[in-house]
Amino acid sequence: MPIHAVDSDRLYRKIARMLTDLIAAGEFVPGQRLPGERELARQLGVSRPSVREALIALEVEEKVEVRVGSGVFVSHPRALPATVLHQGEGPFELIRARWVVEGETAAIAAEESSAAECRDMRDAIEDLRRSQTPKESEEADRRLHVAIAAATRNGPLGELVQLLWDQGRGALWRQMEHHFSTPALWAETIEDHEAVVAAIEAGNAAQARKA
Amino acid sequence: MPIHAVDSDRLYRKIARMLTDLIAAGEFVPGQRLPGERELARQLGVSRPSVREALIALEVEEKVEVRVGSGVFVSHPRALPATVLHQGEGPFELIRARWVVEGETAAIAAEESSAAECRDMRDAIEDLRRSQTPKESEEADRRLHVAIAAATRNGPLGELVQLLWDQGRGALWRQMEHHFSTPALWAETIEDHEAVVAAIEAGNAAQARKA
DNA sequence: GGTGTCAAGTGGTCAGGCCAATTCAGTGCG
DNA sequence: CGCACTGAATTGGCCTGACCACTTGACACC
Repeated sequence: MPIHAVDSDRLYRKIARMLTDLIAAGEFVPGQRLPGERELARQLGVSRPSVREALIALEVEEKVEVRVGSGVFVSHPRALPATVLHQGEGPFELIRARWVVEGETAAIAAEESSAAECRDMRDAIEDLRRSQTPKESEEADRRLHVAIAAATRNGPLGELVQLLWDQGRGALWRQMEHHFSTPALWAETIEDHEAVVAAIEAGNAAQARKA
Repeated sequence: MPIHAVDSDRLYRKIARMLTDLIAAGEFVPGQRLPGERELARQLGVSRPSVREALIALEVEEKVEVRVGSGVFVSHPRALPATVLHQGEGPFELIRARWVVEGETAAIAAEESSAAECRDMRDAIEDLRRSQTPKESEEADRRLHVAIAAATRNGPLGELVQLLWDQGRGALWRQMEHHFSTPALWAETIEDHEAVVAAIEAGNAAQARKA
């Protein structure tokens, strides 16, 4: 005789679920701005703090993006969960792991890639070079790596690269980025990326792995 | 890309980060109760709503558990999710992905492994050879791969191998296993595994990768 | 036409309050 | 003595109302 599943769910969860349903149903599309916190609170008959809590929950789940002074927007869906692996003893192990996987990925890509896929890589590099804000360059960088992974024609492998890419991004990582983001290093990074793409285009697997 | 001087991080993120750091540092152990919302707000010099938002963020990340009327408690860390990657076009892509990652893993293990870790691998192989039921051999096989990954001294890489190992296991996979599990093939598999371990023990990275 | 300015709108944060659930010490009963 | 009950203290859940900082876009100005 199970006690009636009372309404023990907290309010913010209900609101969050309703909003995710609305998004999933296409009521709000990615990139669209949804009603303001005050308006949502009014429509749902709840207080603004509750709406805020729901939005924060959705933000943590990367389902929406909150821009101060502007509004909250539906994020563009990202296939994989943001955080899965533990952080180990700092970001270095993660970097090493990425190095291993992406080296091999580049080698396979060199053998499998088509012209269209190489064009995607080139586009990403162009965007990377043109990027002005950290957000832009990060996005372009990610696109490059995903493009390379896509060229392997191996779904799981591509997702793996995305997964590793989206890991870190923690406090230590940000801090490191601060220290290491000098113009010279950035230029070098872009050079390296270009070398990889060039090797892939040439079909030189060994070279691609090394780069 | 210089400009991020300003401190645009929202308050709840700072609080959440501080709490996760405290938990990671062992200041709070799993199962332990944290100070109440009011107390936290007082100690941190912020308002209670901000603390609440931080706690909700942590709750969504499953780092803490909130029990009404009782308090908020540090969660017991959860295992890796069982299923993350999509299956692609059948198990073959997955196998290829594993092949890539584990080859490189074995190579690193060859350079890094200690005697104790080699002993773990040997034990796993022994169990594998002695195993009678499919369940036993699967378990031993998994232990072998995890032991190899552990020898890389790279936390994320080890978790990656486990993640890939625990993927498939779907209907197609089982069916394949049926077709391919002849005594001869099994013996060959064990031989291969032994060759890998032997190469790792010998510190021969190239040989380990190939095997 | 380009540019600086300002007001409206939006999220961020705070203070203080009341309610409901939980806990536990204290009490009364068997 | 042991057990169930009770009620106050504590804790999280939710609300109201307010003020601040930022973004944006219209509008006057050069």
